[in-house]
Amino acid sequence: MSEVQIITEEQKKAARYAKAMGHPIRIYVLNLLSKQSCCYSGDLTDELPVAKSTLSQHLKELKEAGLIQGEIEAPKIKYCLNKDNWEEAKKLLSNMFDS
Amino acid sequence: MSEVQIITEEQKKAARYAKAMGHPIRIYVLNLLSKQSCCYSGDLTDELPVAKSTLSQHLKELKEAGLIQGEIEAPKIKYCLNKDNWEEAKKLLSNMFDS
DNA sequence: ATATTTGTTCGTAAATAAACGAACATAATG
DNA sequence: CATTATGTTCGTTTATTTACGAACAAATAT
Repeated sequence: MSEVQIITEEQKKAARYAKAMGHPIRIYVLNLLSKQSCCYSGDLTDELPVAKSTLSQHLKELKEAGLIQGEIEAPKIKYCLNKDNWEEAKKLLSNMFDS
Repeated sequence: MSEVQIITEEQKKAARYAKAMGHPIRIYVLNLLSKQSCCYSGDLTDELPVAKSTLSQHLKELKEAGLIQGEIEAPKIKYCLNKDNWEEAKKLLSNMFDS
């Protein structure tokens, strides 16, 4: 049962986060949330040139990657960063670049 | 001809780099190159559990994203980071995380 | 009770990504 | 010149991503 792990779990995680960040709209959202603590997806729908269903999918991906979290504030949904995972992503991706 | 640019060029670039980093194999390669200045793709083929054609495609993607560059050292090919773009990626992605 | 607001989910289509082996190219070696 | 070593490209298959509108769900407002 001994498996030589060439690619580490950390590298897989880093790739997972990077992948979630690999679209302009998702970068935009993360960028916003890193500056302003939270936002409503309705605001994003107004600003961004995509259908609300498309935006919803992008937000879902960010959620599934663990980078953001949504909180119901009926009838709206308030989104903010998932701080723990955001920190982890920062650490993992920053590590890529130093040295 | 005036276009309101919601998503900036910088955000597009950041997404482009992140996307290129969005696969474990590509993270592995970048990780290696950030530590050891260069490598030969043959070495990677030996280490990594993918067909050489698959690896070749991943390297091509990293090249097309501008993150690495290859130099012929016949009959091998030596790969290293594209330092300028690597710095740019570092800057753009780091910016995401600070503040 | 109906209508409105706000998002998600579904169904679909088109594009891109991921992987493999076979075939090909190129240059060094025998 | 034939062989070997090293990678890329091609053709193919399968899976994932991206995008849209329509339909649906849930809660608030009229």
